[in-house]
Amino acid sequence: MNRKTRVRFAPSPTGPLHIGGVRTALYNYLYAKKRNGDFLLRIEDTDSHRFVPGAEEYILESLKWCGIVPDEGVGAGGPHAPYRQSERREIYRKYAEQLVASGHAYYAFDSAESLEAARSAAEASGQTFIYSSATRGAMRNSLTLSPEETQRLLRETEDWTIRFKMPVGRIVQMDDLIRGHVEINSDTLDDKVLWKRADCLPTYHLANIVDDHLMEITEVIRGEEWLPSLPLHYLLYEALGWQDTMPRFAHLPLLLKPVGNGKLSKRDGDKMGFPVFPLRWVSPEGEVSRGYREDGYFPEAFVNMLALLGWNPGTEQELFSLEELVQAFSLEKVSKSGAKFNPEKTKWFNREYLRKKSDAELAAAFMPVLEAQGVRATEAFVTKVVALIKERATFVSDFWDIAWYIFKAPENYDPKDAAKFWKDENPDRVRELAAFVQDFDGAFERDVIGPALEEYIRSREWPMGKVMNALRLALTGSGSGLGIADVAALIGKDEFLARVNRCLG
RNA sequence: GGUGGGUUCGUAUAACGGCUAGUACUCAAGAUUUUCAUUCUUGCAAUAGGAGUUCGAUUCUCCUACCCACUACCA
Repeated sequence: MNRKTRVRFAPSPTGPLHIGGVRTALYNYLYAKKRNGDFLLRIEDTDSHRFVPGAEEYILESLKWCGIVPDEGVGAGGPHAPYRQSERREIYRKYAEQLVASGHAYYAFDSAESLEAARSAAEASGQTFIYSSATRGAMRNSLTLSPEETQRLLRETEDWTIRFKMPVGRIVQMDDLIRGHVEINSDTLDDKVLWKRADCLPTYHLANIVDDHLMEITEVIRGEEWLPSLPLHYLLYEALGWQDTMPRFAHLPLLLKPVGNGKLSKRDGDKMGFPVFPLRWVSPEGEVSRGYREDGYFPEAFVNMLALLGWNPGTEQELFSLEELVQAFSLEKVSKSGAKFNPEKTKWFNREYLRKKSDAELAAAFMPVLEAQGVRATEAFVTKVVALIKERATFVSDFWDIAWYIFKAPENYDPKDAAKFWKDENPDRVRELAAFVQDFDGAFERDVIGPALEEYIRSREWPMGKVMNALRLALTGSGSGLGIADVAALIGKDEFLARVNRCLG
């Protein structure tokens, strides 16, 4: 039977979506679209204590910014609604009870204190306590208590749980789309809590299996941190009798910090000056984290960068639109090892995308910046400026620093450059050049005034570089920047003369 | 500690068991340019270590080392 491809991204609304999460969503999306399947968004809010207000909206907005649009799920609706796990409470309880009835799970009444005690006791003798076939016989649960006592506790207390009864001595055989065959002895696994009476919610493990089954998910593509719980999930599908339609699994490599070891964290970004979140985030406590969007990255560049972190197309192509990524993507090309995040390469991507944008589009983005600087300029003029500076920039926000002197006269002159160029006969030469320009009656255009200036300098046998730089200093306040012909054409004859005279005077 | 996963230039990665281990970013040098930037050219730089299988190993097997994840009534 050939099922329609259906994958999901299932984040937990415990804070802003990290770029690792965005990549997971992206790979799911690419996989689904490549196979003409569905991409669903499910919110896994089964931990009432870690819920963070605004996180869900943040997730939705982030995906939207990236162009990763869910076909179904929170924000999109669909035939399997609701897609928020906190709204699916009744569904999970039924399956949890079913597992107890079939002998695959049991009730556990151990208090947090007794579990803590068991852990520290084990620790004292250099061991680690795990709630498993080896220890469950010594704990308070429906396996050790009389049926009457169990029933009484079920009725009269409210902090019990349902735990999975991990089978003894099973070698669980698993297949991962990225890692291949993996096997593990069930004796090393613990009896995970599946359902919590205290808040009438399942834990991740149960909710995940039940929803993936009900929502007819065909492939589960998630982070590598889930690989250790894969055997539990296999066993859960089996216990529920769903092994025939069990999804296939793919565990993605982790995103690592740029230097040193370990998982990429928000601290790394703060420390090294790059965002680890797609969008700016202000926590409920008021703590601000920067985002790629607000830092001036184009979503296409951000997505392109993320796609190539842990996956490669098998060709040397590096620039991909989302549509091209869909066509090129395959899980076979996803690497197994963690990828260290590289902020420099991200900038390179943005530079490439900035160059690909039309001058008009970039000019439109630059207009508000000019306005904020108190500059009045027509969009047509700004478009001409942008055409000259876009290959010198990484972000639109670089434009002002690169070309501010096109829009307003310099108020002071770089001392170092002045010392270097504004000396000897140069001021006199510039004065002579000003007189020449004053009398110049050709068009004040780049290809007219530029060659005219050069020709004059050559005819006087002055050193080209020195004189041009002295002129540049007068015009822009600095010894480096755009070509003099471009500057002259852009600011016009009057402004040209005004600036030079001001510098001379 | 236990279990699982991983390991190619600084980084991301390529190389059905077979050329001199390729590409991109970064960095350096040179060329071009009136400066800067761009562009172009060149360069630096890697198979963690050790056994084994093989005519031949980056690739397969084992051991060691290191890294990561998991080991919650968190996801």
